[in-house]
Amino acid sequence: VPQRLWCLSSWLLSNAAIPGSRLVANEFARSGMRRDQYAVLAVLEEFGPVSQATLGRRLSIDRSDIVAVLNGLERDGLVRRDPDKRDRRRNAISITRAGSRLLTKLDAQVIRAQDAVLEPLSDSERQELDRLLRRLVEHHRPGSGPT
Amino acid sequence: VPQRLWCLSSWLLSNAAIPGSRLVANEFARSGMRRDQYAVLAVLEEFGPVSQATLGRRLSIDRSDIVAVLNGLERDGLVRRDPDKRDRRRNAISITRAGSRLLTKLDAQVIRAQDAVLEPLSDSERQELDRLLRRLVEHHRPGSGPT
DNA sequence: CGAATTTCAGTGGAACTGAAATTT
DNA sequence: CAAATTTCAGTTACACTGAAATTC
Repeated sequence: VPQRLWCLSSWLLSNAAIPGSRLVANEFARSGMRRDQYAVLAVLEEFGPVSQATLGRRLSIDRSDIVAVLNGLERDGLVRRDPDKRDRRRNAISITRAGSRLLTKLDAQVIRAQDAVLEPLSDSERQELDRLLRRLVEHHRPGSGPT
Repeated sequence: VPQRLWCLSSWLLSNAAIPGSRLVANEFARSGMRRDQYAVLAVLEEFGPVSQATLGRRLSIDRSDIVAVLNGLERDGLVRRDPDKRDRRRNAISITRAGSRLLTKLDAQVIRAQDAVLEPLSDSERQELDRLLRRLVEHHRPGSGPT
């Protein structure tokens, strides 16, 4: 790796993210799932029924791609699309029992991948890394904190 | 952002990397360049003439894609392909004067993007972040340190 | 012969765009 | 009428595969 790239935080960030993405993707693949599907289930579990547009905004996923993801999840009975009575343009998307169960199962696999990613760091270093990364994410995507 | 994702380092890493990649890409676009082209020029400047396969290995770029990148750079007179006398399977790729000059100009733009990415962090925090990220990159890609 | 290098042709998934239909 | 939501059709950039030709 040339000095020029090795000194670039943006390069370091990308290259630190890649192995983690792969590990997580592999874990999900063992259950036939993908990251975006897991993310959608996570939003639905925590924030109750929401519209597709809100889903996309929360996860920075394009409106078109949300449609495709939901088609798959709906076909597998993991989410439901109901008409929103208060605004008939919207669908009220909610997670099903089966969706919640699968989400819980996926959590365990995610934790495993997580540990593999952070293996070279101590507990306090992991906390510090998380803190710094959250600051960056929040700064570049206002209103992206938890809850 | 749901708690589940917000607590995932791999998610944080990806999402912290994205705005940086965009900023850097935009800076490069102003000179009609892309990240991979900059990376190739950086390797050539620092490590002198190397084969295409070595280039690809250093940057984790596929053999096929290196061909395309070099075609563009060669057309613009930024790199040269010479036959390697010691191993006639290889091309000896080297950076030209024009390539070096452009690289220096790009460096300034990269620094600017870099500052925008790390804006919310203090100097010591930036150093700490770099240290942690390097540990992760090195661990997941053995032999990827500087020099 | 097996292995490495360069090259091309093509595949598959991911991010994104544009436009239509509906409703606010 | 302007704006928002869902949907579909299509495009573009990108990582990767497979195979051929050459050389070690």
